[in-house]
Amino acid sequence: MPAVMTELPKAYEPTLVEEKWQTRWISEGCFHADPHSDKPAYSIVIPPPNVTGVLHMGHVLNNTIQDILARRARQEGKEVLWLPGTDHAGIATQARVEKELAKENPPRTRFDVGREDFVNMVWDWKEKHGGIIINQLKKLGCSCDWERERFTMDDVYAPEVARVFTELFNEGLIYRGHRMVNWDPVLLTALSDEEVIMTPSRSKLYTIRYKLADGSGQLLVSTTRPETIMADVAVAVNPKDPRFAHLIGKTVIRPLCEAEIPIIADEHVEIDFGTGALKITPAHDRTDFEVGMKNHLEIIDILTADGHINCPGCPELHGLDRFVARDKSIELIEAKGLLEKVEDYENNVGISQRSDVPIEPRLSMQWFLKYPCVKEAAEAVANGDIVFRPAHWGKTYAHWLEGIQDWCISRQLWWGHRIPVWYRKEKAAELQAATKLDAEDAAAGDIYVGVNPPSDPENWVQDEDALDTWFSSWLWPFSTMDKECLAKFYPTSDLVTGPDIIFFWVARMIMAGYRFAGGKPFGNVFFTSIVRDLLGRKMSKSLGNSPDPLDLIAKYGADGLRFGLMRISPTGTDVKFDEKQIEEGKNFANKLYNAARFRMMQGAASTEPAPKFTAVHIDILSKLKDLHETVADGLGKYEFNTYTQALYSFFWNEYCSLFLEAVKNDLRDGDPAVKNATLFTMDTVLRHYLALLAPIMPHIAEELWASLGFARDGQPLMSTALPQADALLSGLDTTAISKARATATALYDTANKARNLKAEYNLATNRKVKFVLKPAGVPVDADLASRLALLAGAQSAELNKDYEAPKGTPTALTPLGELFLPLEGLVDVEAERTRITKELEKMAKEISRSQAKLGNASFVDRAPAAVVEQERARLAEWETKTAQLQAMLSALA
RNA sequence: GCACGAGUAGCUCAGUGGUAGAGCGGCUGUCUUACACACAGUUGGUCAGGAGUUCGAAUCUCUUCUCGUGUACCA
Repeated sequence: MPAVMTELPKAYEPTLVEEKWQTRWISEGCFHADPHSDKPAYSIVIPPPNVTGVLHMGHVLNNTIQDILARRARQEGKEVLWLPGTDHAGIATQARVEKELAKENPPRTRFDVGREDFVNMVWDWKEKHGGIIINQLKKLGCSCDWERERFTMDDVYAPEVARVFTELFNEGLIYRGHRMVNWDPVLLTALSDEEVIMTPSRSKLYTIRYKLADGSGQLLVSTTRPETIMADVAVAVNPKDPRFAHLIGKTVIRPLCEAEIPIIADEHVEIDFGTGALKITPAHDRTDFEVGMKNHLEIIDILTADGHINCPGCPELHGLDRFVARDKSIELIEAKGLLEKVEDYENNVGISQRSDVPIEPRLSMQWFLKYPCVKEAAEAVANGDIVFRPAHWGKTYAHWLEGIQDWCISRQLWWGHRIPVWYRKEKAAELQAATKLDAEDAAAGDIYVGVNPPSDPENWVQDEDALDTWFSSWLWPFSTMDKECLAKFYPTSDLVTGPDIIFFWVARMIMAGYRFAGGKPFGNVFFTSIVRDLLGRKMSKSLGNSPDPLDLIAKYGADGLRFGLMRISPTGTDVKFDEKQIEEGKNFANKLYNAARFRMMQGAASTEPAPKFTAVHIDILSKLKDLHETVADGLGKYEFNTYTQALYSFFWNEYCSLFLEAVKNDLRDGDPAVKNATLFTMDTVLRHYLALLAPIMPHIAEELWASLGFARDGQPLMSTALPQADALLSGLDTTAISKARATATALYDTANKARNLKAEYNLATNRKVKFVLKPAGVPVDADLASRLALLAGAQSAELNKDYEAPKGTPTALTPLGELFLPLEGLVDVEAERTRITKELEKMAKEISRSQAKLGNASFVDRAPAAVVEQERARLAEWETKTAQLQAMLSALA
């Protein structure tokens, strides 16, 4: 027994192996992209994770896919750039540091610290803790060019953002305006429409009596927001509503903070909804604002920025939180006898994606962008210049572009790209109060917009706001690259990301690409599934259903995690994450390791004597050739689970369960020429297979590649080209190959039937029985017969064309002929009779089904001949089997 | 409301007109000298329901139901 065998542990231990290769790949520069290379380019930019982020399952899925694509492209001889980096994530990062401040004793806010110092604190935090996710990606094995790691606020990137802002401003696409925006009363900033999630909520619909000022009656008005009544400036009814026509022009008494307000007519009011009368509160509702503008109504704002009531005219409510005030206002109204009724009601409430609280529609001064290149962006996807996978996301994308609204890009934050706009000091107050500012106003020289501050900064004040994080991310595919890189690698080849950021990021990058980089930013977009728990819920920290990928890596290895996840990752629908599946990934790695270990125990292959290949050798090599094709095809179509499944079933089923089991005896004794063929075949399969596997399980593939001695001149598998499938079986014609495959298939099928026979008679797997085969059909030689015995766990499979079986000998019809299992009289006659009877019933059923089908004239006439032929063959088989069973039954009697 | 997905074995998923599949789980055996993270056998399905097209439907059409996602909104 060779020494290696005792040295190698029986189970694969991924941890050390994975670390070793990660270090080596990086130190040898395997991931580094050379923009001067002659090779064709392949590039991906990573969706930059938040700098505050920690790795979650979504990242694992996403980055595993990118790594597969990148590694495969390298094997195919491409120069690969996978560009990594992180996003400054304005709100999340600022909130993170503010949380630290709040924990201090005494607690502080960012306002206590001051803008400049606070921003420095965030930078410090970023330097200290910001790289976590990058290290986690390295642990997953991601083959990013780490020398090119970028950050959306680094020295090169930041000026690009300002440059883009300036350009768009000068073009008139960016303007500052006093408008209704989504206001987050906790984070104290405006948000874009995309950052607001409309959520069905259980609330109450209050119906309130508004008395007519002339005392002639009352008007019933329903609302879900009684706390804003003090800001009502009118009550509106539909002009076509006959019930209220006579009231238009009259006035009602506002029930809180009492005042006379008019009854107006506006078509916006639905006649059928509620009472048909709607309170108009322009300061606190988007559509009310529009109605107010149309009708020249006053705007009364009674909410503070942080969502408290600001209405000294109503001292009972003044200063209360908006939700406390809601209940309180109803109490007050009820006390006045003005409450008609309260109903349970379900409506949609806009929730801030970041702080998880209801947003407030709020009138404020913000910066907006009219999107550039909308038409180009829409056409690129519509005409297939950019390919979306799955394709149906194209519809969602197109729909969003059709109804696109101006993008609110200013945030009341300190962490981020500060808006590169300065106001002349003496005019600052006046300019800030203007209802609209744009390129035309800049012409007067009171506004300065530019990448660098004005040359006389003492005469200017800079805008206080920062830009939406996505206003920098949308430049990611090109602002991360220098000139050389752009020339070689832009546009990028693939983008892999979640569909949840199709508007936030993907759509905007496409527009930015056309506007600023001269063309599309990528050729393909692959939208991954969303990883959910087994109950179908999104993974989230609060639910505690989100496993830590690092724990999973520690438990199952990065390769196991990658493989397990890809194996259950369907295309186009969500993945339900099951840790059991990751365990399968680990088990598979163990299987690979042991198969390689088995090979290592056998010593080197030799060419003396010349290898003698049998059907099973040719069969597996031919299947290996097919695997090359399936892999290329699957990856070409971005069908990652096809790729993974093909790898899995080839190795476990075809190579281990069938081939290895059929050739084990070759390695022990017997014909040295056959032994050489077997060793050669094992080496060939392993060498090709490891290369095909490397994109998804890079560490173990690399490790086994090295320990099996496949590395030439110490070259890692990483920097080795994909072995050519054409070289396999090049000396054989297709007839010989298909003949060998048919023989091998017949052998394996026969082995199955032999094992079934044993199992039926309750003979243990390892019971060394003797089979007798009466050859027919596929030719059988002694070599094949001995492989059959080996596979069936038998002592022998005797070939005897004149065999006369004793009565009642169990038999099976196999592709190699009739197979007998002589039992030496150990059979239980009664049990055997029952078994055969059952079997006969099954046959009868099949036969009648088949006969009915063949008796159907339209089937025989109209179905393809091959199908009919197949059905006839089946029927013949059933009939033969029935005859045999009947013979056996009568033999028993 | 509209749009788009999905519904196949106990679980996770393949399967785009020709006898319903895999892995896991369950149950039986087996520590057979690569692997018990394994091996062998076996048990599981009116393919969500209904109608239609077809010689033939998980697959194509229509419809209903359930779940998910996006989007628009009426207080």
